[in-house]
Order: sequence, then C-alpha cells, then structure tokens
Amino acid sequence: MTAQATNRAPRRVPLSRERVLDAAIKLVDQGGLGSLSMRKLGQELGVEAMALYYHFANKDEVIDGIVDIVFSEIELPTDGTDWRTAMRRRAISMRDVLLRHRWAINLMESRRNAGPANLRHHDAVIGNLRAAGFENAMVARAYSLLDAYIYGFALTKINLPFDATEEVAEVAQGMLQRFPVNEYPNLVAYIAEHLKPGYDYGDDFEYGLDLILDGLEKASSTA
Amino acid sequence: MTAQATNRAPRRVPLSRERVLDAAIKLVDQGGLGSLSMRKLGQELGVEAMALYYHFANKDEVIDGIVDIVFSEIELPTDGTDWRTAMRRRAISMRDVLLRHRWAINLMESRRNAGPANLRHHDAVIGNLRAAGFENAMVARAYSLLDAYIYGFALTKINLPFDATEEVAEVAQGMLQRFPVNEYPNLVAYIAEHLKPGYDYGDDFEYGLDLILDGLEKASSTA
DNA sequence: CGGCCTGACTGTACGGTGTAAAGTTCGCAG
DNA sequence: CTGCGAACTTTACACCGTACAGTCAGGCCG
Repeated sequence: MTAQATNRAPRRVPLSRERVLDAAIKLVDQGGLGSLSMRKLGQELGVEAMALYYHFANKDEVIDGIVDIVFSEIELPTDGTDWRTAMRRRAISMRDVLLRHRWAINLMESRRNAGPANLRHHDAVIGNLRAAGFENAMVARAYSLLDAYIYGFALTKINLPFDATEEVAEVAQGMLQRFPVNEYPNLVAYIAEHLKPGYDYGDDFEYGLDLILDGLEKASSTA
Repeated sequence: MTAQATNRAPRRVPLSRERVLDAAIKLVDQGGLGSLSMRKLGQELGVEAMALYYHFANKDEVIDGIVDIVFSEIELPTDGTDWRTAMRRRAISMRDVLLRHRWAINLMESRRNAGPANLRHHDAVIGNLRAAGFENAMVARAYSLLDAYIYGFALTKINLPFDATEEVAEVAQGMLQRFPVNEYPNLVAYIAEHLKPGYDYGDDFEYGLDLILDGLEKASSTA
C-alpha cells in the first residue's frame, strides 16, 4: 500500500484535446470569449500555458474545437420528419444553444476549419429540405433566411445591454437622459407604453419564426 | 516671411474627437476591429497613444464613437413614406452599411452607451411603424424580425470564410477533404449542384426580405 | 542493467495590448 | 515676467499569444 507500489500513476493524467476543450468551454461560458487565454486555460488544467501547444497548434485551433462542440449541441432533423416541424425544432434548439453559449454566435460561421459536427449539421438540414422536395435554389433561400433570422435574433438578444426585463426601461431611460427632452419622441412613447415590466423581448422569436415558415410553405407549394 | 513671423501655427493641430474617430474608422475598415489599438491609432494621428486619453476616457469610448458613425450612415425612413417602402429601403441600406463596415455588426446592439445617431435611427423606425398604424406589440415584432434578419444576414455573409464566388466550391471541397467520402452526402450533392461559379449567396437577401414584408403586411391587415 | 529516445511538459523571452500616474511643454491671462 | 491649464509624452505594469530551448519520467533496445 505504499505509494510507489503499483507504479503510482504517472505524475499526472496527461492532457487530451477533450479535457482542454471542456475547460475552454467552461471558461468561455462564464466570462465570454475575452476571458479565454492560454494562461488561464492552462491554470484551469493545472498546467503551464505552453503545455497546450503540444496538443493544439495555436489558440485558433482551440476555438475551432469549442465552436464544433456548440454545433454538436444543436438538435438535428431526424429522418422522415416533415420539413416544417424539423426546421421549427432546429431553430428553437439552435436559439437555445446560442443563448447558452453567448460567445459563440460570432464564430459559428466564420471558422475556416469547420468541424465534423458543423458539417453534419449542414448535411442534415440540407438533406431534410431536399427530401421535402425543395430544389437547390429554394434550399439555399430557405436555409439562408432561417439561419439569418436565428443568428440575428440571438445576436440582437444577446447584445442587449440588459438582462432582466425589469431593467429594460431603466437602461433605456438612462440612455435618453443624456439628450434633450423630446429629441426622440417616438422612442420615448414606445418605451413608456410598451416596455413595461413583464415584457420579454425574447417571446417574439417564435412569432417571427412562424411567419417565415408560413412564407416558405407558401413559396414551396406554389413552385 | 520667417517661420516665427505669424505665430507659426501651434506646433501641431490639436486632436479632436472627430479626427480621432475618423482615423479609427479608417483603421478598422481596413484591418478589422482587431487592428484598432490605441498605439496604432495614435501613430496614425502622429501622437503618442496616451494622448488619446485626454479626449476619450478609454478605448470603449472610441468604439462607441465609431459605432454611432456607422448608425449615422443608415438611411432613415422619411416622413410620410409608407411603411413597407420605408422598411425595405432601410433594410437594404443597413445591409450595405454593415457590409461596408464588417467589424460593426457585433457592436451595433451591444453598446451600453447608444449614441445620438443610434437613437435617432430607432426613433425614426418606430415612428414610421406607429404612423402606419402598427400597435406597440406589432411594432416590436416587426422591428425585431426585420433587424434580426438584417443583422443575421450580414453576420452570416460576412463570416463566410470566402469572398469571391469562384472560391466557394473550392473552400467547401477543402473542408470536406479531411473527412471520409460519403460522410456528408447531402452536403456534397448540394455543393456540386448548386455552388457553381456565378452563384452569389448575397442575392438571396431581397428574397427573404420580401417574404418577411409580405408576412408583416398580411399580419397587419388582418389585425 | 545502462543508455537513449521520445512524449509531455516547463522556463524564459519577445513584442504586442490597455491604461494608471506622473512629468513635460507651450500659449496665453494677469 | 509669472503662473496656469490644456495638450501631450514618458514610464510603468500586468496581461496577451507564442517561438524556442530546456527538463524529466517512462519505455524500449542492446
């Protein structure tokens, strides 16, 4: 039972891409992309920063990795689901994922090295639309429109400089206070009438989503 | 005619917020947000980095400034224009502006200190929709939907890791090469059939925009 | 068993970043 | 001429990504 008996474990479990990426996601979910530094990441793993470069070529490769993890969390269309249901579920799942990983939005479509989950996702969506009879031009339009809406919604919602509903009016008022009264009458009226506590900007997501799906359905049936 | 005669101009024209912001926009339009540093900005203006802190509290204030300049470039609805025309023109103008200042998208809705152009923009859009008879809840939905689409489209288009149409297929092929053949059959088929030279992803913007405007029009008329 | 190799990691260093704090210089008011 | 305040510079600090060289344990070969 002495320590050296059973070859007492290598002085430390070696790193792995997976362990590093998990730690990176944790860091970044907490403090945003800005709080992901190689030094902090190393610290989180009990290792010097430079150790990470044994497993990743550079920081970008780490980011590629966590982006693909985010993609893997989005619900894929299952075979045979009709396109409208599949797209609706995907959109809502994607919005949830993006809101859970607020840092990811800017990166999802910008990486030159798409990971397997990313490609799988695109493959499944395109497959579902093609199976539903959409021709290529229509696949492109539908996909572009839906993704733009989902990303854009997540982007605007995440970037809103307030979180809780209660604060909305306050922040808005604060912004306006620095300007002459009645400089922005419509904005003022709108805020006063509409931004009451209880209003959640996020509720409008499904309204817009269904409006878009309606439009696509009509377009695909008359084509 | 000697140099000291007419009080030979202060050793140098002093900085101004405007001059600084112009230089900042120039830097950032060329090399992205990442290439905006206080030192480079100072250098651009023939001044040490710390001189900027006499005119701006910090770098964030500089960014607030250039974001508001971007807002000021978006075409505002003019009084009396019917909402659909106004929204369509605004959307296209906004897309153009965002594509011209690719770095701005992430920042447009995230700044805690909205500038005057930003507020003026919101005021004008809300004013137009209200004048068209949209009630507050509908104003919120329409605005949210349109902005999400515009931002999302700009975001996905800008983030596309290729520029010229010609490259699209190549880049896509490059991504796929690292994976087993037939791992992503739908994606492969789609790329082969649709991403021919000549296809411009950006052309789909107006299709989606009109689909959304159609939906909003129907909703507002049946309300 | 001795020697060596190699996988995994550490140490040190360089040029970059934002910005706090103090020092400098110059035009102008008194 | 004095003094002051606006505008700018100097210096410094803590942090960043990462190049490059060094270290050290475990496994393999003779």
